[in-house]
Amino acid sequence: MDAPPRWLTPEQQAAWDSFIRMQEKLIGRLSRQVQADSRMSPADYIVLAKLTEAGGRMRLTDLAKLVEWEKSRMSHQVGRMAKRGLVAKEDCPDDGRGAFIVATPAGREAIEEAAPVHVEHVRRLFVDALTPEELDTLARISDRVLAHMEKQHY
Amino acid sequence: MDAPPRWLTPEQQAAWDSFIRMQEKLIGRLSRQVQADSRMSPADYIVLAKLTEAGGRMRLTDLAKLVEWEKSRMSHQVGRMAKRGLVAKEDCPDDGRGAFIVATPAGREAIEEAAPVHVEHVRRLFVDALTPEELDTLARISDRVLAHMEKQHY
DNA sequence: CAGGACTAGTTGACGCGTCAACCACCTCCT
DNA sequence: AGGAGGTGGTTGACGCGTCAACTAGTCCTG
Repeated sequence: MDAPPRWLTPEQQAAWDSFIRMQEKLIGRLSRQVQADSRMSPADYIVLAKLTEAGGRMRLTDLAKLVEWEKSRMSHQVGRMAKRGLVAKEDCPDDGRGAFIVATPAGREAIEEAAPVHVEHVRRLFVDALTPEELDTLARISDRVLAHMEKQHY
Repeated sequence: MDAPPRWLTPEQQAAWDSFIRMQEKLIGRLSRQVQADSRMSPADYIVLAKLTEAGGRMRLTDLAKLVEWEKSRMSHQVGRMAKRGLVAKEDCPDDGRGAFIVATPAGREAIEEAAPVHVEHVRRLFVDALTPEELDTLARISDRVLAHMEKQHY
């Protein structure tokens, strides 16, 4: 151990910096603007979107798997959303532990109102910045990084 | 108003999804692994890195500008770091409101220990996934998105 | 059918980020 | 000098994410 620390080359460093800066600014702006325009956080948005897309009624764990979140995170999120009336929890008759998460009418309304706003922001901040080729290239690169990470168990 | 919601094309949607998934997984893993290996959060890391890089003593606002954070965020962060002994606050003689943020010896030690760990994770999760050309392409794309966002005031 | 292993979901503590309100001090203008 | 307005920094409330510990119900196996 105590191997020589292998620093990044200037090009690698610069690429990492650019990526991080971009990603932070992009996500930050998108979050704030969606929140400001629709009274929904990005977390609310994705949960409600996936939930309604799947019929509006799902077990918590399934929902968590669908959006690739830990169940604890989903539980907290659903708790907050329930408090705001976007979803409701129902007991599961088949499994005494289980909980169904159900999109309320208010929740359905909220997502339908938020979706176009969300798309518009994504377009304006991100899609419009790039040519179709660049967009495609970025997708391929993203998939490569994803695949590379998925090979690592930890 | 009530313009037709212009949805994304399937390619655009797919590109956005890939990017989002990648970015979330990457940042998530990096945060957790850096935190686990070095007892420092990414926020601690960047603040301490920039601070020591600049001599280890800086006004809060300048530090905030350096890392492109709001002063409130920096104030909270510095408060937490001070509680853990990584930095200290000193009054500024020239300006009664001012505060100097100073890296403590413990802080310097922490960053020196964390830096190689951090680099190693960045390399393993990200740099190693891509060829130098891809890395370069990604950097260019990131810069384009950044530049595009910077043209928008809001 | 008893017990252990496993799974569903919750909870609490903590760090982090944002927003808005808020002092305290400084500057500048008259 | 005095007051308006700007700046440096803090604070508190809230939403979010993680981790670890926990409850309670289910399943499996002897």
